[in-house]
Amino acid sequence: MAVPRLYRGMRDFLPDTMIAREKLLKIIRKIFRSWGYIPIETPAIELLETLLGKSGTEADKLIYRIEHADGLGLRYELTISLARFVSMHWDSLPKPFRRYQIQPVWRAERAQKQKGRFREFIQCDVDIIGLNSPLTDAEILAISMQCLDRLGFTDYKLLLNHRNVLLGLVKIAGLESDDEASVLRSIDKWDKIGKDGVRSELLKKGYSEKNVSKLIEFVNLTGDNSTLLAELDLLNNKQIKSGAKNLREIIKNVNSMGISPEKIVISPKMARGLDYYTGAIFETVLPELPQMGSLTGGGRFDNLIGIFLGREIPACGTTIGLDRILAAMKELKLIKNINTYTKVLVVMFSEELANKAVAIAGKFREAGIATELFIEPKKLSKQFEYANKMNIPFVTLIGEDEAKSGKCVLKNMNIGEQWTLSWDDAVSKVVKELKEIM
RNA sequence: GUGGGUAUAGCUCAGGUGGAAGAGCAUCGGAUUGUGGUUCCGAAUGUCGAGGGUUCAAGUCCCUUUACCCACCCCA
Repeated sequence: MAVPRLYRGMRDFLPDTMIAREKLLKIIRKIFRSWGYIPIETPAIELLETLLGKSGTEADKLIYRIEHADGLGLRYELTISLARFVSMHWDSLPKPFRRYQIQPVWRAERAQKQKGRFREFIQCDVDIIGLNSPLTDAEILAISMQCLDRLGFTDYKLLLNHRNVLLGLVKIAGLESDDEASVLRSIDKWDKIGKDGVRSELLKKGYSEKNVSKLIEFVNLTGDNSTLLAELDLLNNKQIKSGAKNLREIIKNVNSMGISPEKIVISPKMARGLDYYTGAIFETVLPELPQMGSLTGGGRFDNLIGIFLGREIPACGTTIGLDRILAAMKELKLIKNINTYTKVLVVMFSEELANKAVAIAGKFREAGIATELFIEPKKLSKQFEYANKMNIPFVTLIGEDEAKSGKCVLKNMNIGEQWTLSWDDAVSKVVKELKEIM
């Protein structure tokens, strides 16, 4: 006998989890569409040369390589595939191109599964290709926040920063080097390892005490968004100023889109790992669950598509991390436990009356009501118990009496009341009561 | 990959100093042969993660191994 096992980091989804997942997806997809985004899909398998495109060694370790002579791997995110896709289909795509893409990605995490970390998970990406106005970035931010709002999160923060601000700060601190990404990564850990942790890490990387202190001082600027931006301006560096100006405009635009920007926190410490970002960068986090990592993350990447197309196309987008959101919602108990879509259970009274049960089930379905037939003529208590356990709101039953009179019994399981009705009346009563519940 | 922790029933976990495997929940049956949630009664369930060692005796001590959890790294 084979022992049933799962490869670590992979998950089975039980029905109650899948129902919650589908519900989240529906909400997210609806929001994407409401902003005019249209769907695409790309294959799970890409050529390694595509996957390694720009990010090189960093991504290298995350890729599941497929043992195949053609040099293949599983995608570990969707953006690189988008860049390839846009380059190949540029002439047939609308401009600007607003696309959403909801698909799984795979990451060969060295670590085993941890809270909110998986080796296979779904990303919901929205990106706008071909525009560089700050309105574009603002739109992506607004969509991210709208998704979290509608999903029921109240205490998240959207951390916002700008590549130019970061790079400028690094430069005026005198830390310029060929590995600024490594400096940025150290800064990014601030919230986890603290100021002193960042300091010692940077010192270990060989930067001078004086410069490290200077950088930490810059990055540690605090205050509300407008004073922070003003302080950045005071540093009087062209690069930093341009970044700050961009951020100011983005926030203003988010506000005018009807999304309150109070959850936006400009954070000079937030860096993000992927090094293809060129402008604004952002991610959302939950202060209540600091170990969960970010729920969404994105930014502007104006020269990623260029590595495939040969000329630069501005682009901006974000990922909504469906699986991490689900994990966070479970942790915060924001998920209602639903284990079926069924609204009506049709009781099987006896073999002789099976045809009646089958027929009335069909009636309910015709009216668009999810209806389940019990099939086995078990004891009525068992059948009602099943409806109760599955949280099915209505049970209908046709016994000998009802069969004679051409009626049925309809029971509302939530309030415990039941009525003897004609079939049509039963159907319309369920329709009406379901509307009231929704 | 590195460091730490855990592994006992389907689930959550008890089982000082070694001495005949337990509880709660869930499951199944019944009280109630045309009606669920509460209650009451009853039943079934374990290679105590795997392999080896110490011992008269190991769930308990030692070694090895595997899986999971936490942290680092990186990220959604």
